[in-house]
Amino acid sequence: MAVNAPLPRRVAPRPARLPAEERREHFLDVTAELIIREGIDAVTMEGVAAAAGVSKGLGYAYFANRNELLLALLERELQELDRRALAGARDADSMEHRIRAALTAWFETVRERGRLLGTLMQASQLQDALKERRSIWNRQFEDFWASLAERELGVPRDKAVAACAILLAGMNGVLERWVDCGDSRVLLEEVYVGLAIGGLRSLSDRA
Amino acid sequence: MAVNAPLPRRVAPRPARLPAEERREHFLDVTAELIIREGIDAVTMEGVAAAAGVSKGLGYAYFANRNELLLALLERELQELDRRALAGARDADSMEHRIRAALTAWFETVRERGRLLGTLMQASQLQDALKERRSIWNRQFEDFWASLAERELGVPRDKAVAACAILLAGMNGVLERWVDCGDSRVLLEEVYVGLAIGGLRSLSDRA
Amino acid sequence: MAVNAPLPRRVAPRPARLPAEERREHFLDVTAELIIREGIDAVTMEGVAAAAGVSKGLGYAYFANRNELLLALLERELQELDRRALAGARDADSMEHRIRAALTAWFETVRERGRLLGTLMQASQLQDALKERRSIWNRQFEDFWASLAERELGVPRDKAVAACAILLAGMNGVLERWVDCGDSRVLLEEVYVGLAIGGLRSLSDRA
Amino acid sequence: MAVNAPLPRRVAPRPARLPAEERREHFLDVTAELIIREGIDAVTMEGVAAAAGVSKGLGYAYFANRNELLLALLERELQELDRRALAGARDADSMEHRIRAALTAWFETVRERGRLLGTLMQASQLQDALKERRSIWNRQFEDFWASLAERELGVPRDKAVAACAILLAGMNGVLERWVDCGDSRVLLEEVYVGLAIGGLRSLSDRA
DNA sequence: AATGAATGAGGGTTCATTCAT
DNA sequence: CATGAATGAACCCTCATTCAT
Repeated sequence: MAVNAPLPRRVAPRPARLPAEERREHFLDVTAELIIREGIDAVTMEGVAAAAGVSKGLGYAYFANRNELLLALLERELQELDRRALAGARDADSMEHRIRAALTAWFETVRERGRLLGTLMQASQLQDALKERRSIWNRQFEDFWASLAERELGVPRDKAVAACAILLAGMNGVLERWVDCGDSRVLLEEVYVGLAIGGLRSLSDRA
Repeated sequence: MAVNAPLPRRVAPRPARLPAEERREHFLDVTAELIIREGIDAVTMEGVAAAAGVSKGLGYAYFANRNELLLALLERELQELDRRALAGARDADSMEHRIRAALTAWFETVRERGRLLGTLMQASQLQDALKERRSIWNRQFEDFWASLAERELGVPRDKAVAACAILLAGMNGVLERWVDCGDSRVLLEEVYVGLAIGGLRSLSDRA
Repeated sequence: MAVNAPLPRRVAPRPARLPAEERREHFLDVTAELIIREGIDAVTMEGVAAAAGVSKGLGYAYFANRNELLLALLERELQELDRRALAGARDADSMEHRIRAALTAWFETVRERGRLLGTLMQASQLQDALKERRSIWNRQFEDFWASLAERELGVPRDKAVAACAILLAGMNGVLERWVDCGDSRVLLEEVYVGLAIGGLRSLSDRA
Repeated sequence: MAVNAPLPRRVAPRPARLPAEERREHFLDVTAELIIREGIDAVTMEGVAAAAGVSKGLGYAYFANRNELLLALLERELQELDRRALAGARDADSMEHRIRAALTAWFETVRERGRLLGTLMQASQLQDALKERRSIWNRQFEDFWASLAERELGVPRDKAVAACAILLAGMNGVLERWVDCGDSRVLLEEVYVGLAIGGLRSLSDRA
């Protein structure tokens, strides 16, 4: 799948004058890298600048403050994840295949970015703007999948939304078993899809 | 259930000179309150002392540092949750009732403590001791429920463990829908139990 | 020599009610022990109390403050050193023997107490009272030995005083070579006495 | 001697925004001043910043912590002393003249810097890196002068080393008599040189 | 577009010292 | 004679942020 074209890792410092948009992207790359390698606490404006090979103050030319930087990164990563998940889901022809495709997109993202998104989504220190953005994405996610569940499996709307919220949160469990406990991806995919399909079916109105 | 007798919470500044054990509890109470109201980042030794109405240094007489404080709190809360959940699960006679009982204990805990436990269990940027404690609890949880799922529903061990991890993480979805979106507790309980039972059944070996 | 009767080391905690004088001495013992083992920074009122096996505040019943405690200890140790050195010097019959006797007393003291006295004499953090006490002792020392040098070797008073100050300070060099570099005591004694006698002689008026 | 060209000292608060190297030097100057006036315990990162007329945190841009600051200062002062002492000793043609030259360099240094070096070299409660640096310098000093004593006066190596250690430590006695008791520089020089030469001679193998 | 010196708030930690019991 | 809870000053250190160049 073209969906999974890997992003370049291990971002190199890029001093020298750069066009604005490029510099901005570079900052985001460096920040992502930093979060993946050392966690979100390592993201200090100075640390990012150093890793980017530029001077301390430059970050503020592109991001109003640290939160904006993290927010911009979250935005970019969420969009990328959406792009992949939707691309995968679009081509699938059944609920199960859609879930599987989304899961695949998500596994690939984690494989490339590690806990990046998970870390950003859970970060407590991020202020309201970020929490809200996160919320919105969650609601959209729930909405999208709930509609599918409703249409394809006959799960009543309200239940479907709640179930999707639970399954979305459940992804963290998958991540933990995968990354921390070394469970196999195949097993986890199997279980997650089984849980989702089996669970949603049992919530269905249909006979 | 006597299980749910609410704990007394007193977080207002207390008069000076408490016996050690009481002061320690008071610190934990204040910390819990702080987490609930302002999030885990608001937990600083200084902030806690201020909220407790005592001087900056006193906290160090009871907890070596912020991490020990959080660890002590996590410990206390987990024990309380375990106590309740196990008490409830003991009397139940089917998998569904067990899950329902545990869920009830957990709803009650959340009703009293709000996001406290959720916050503690999800927070990134905690130090190793805390993460480990959290991990241990997760593994125990998974182990306990996986055994049940295996015995009662015939889910193969490895799948059961992964499923429980997913369902455990899924609790955060419930929490979010309950607290942030105002979904009804009855609906959420219904959906969670349905998802769990239906999902686990579909992972079962039995016909 | 009775001069060298060893003091008991490794002071035991002594809780329980103690007569004032005994408790005071015990505090000094514990403080000395602490300095020897962990350096003067380890002497905190709390640390001393803990090592003495009593409660935090008790020290203040015997010493007005931390400085008084250290001052009292210095006093006691200086007196003990004087007692030994003078006892040895009194029986000697020549300048060389006197120096040797004093040196022996000093070596013995160091062997028992390690850097205790050296540490106390050099401690910078001790306020004026202590510095003055130290100064007085130094002046007395110089005076005593200068008189001897004057009488026995014919060194003019002013030169003798300066020379004794230099030789007194030089003891730190001996200590350092002994403790840090492992030079033999015999060698050091040899050299110190040679330096002192040879040096003083060359300052003498007598042909 | 050009050796003794006094270093410019400027410790008054400086206007903001210095080039890095200058600010660093300024910090060292201020620290030196502080040690001379109030002793080494007055050297806190905060205190130095205040005395330098800059903000609390700036020191950390130049020195990792208090110890690095003191280490850097010690380094600077030792190098300056070495430079002077060696320059003086190089031109001398006898042991006595060499000692006298080194002594002169040292007197000049003390005249300009007061107890600065003495304080740095004697202070207990310094951290390991500093103690080690001090030790190394002491060993080099002993080595250098012991070699001279061996070659020129025929003092056996081991004795020469010990004697030099004693004489080095003895410098503090000179310092004390000079600064605290007001002894004349001429007298002290006389006595020190006499003690050194006379003492070393008496340790010599030669007849 | 970029640098890098400087600020200052905020939080961590230790201890001498006080004092009610 | 003895306890031990509590205070508060003094340091330590990090970083987001500003701003002159």
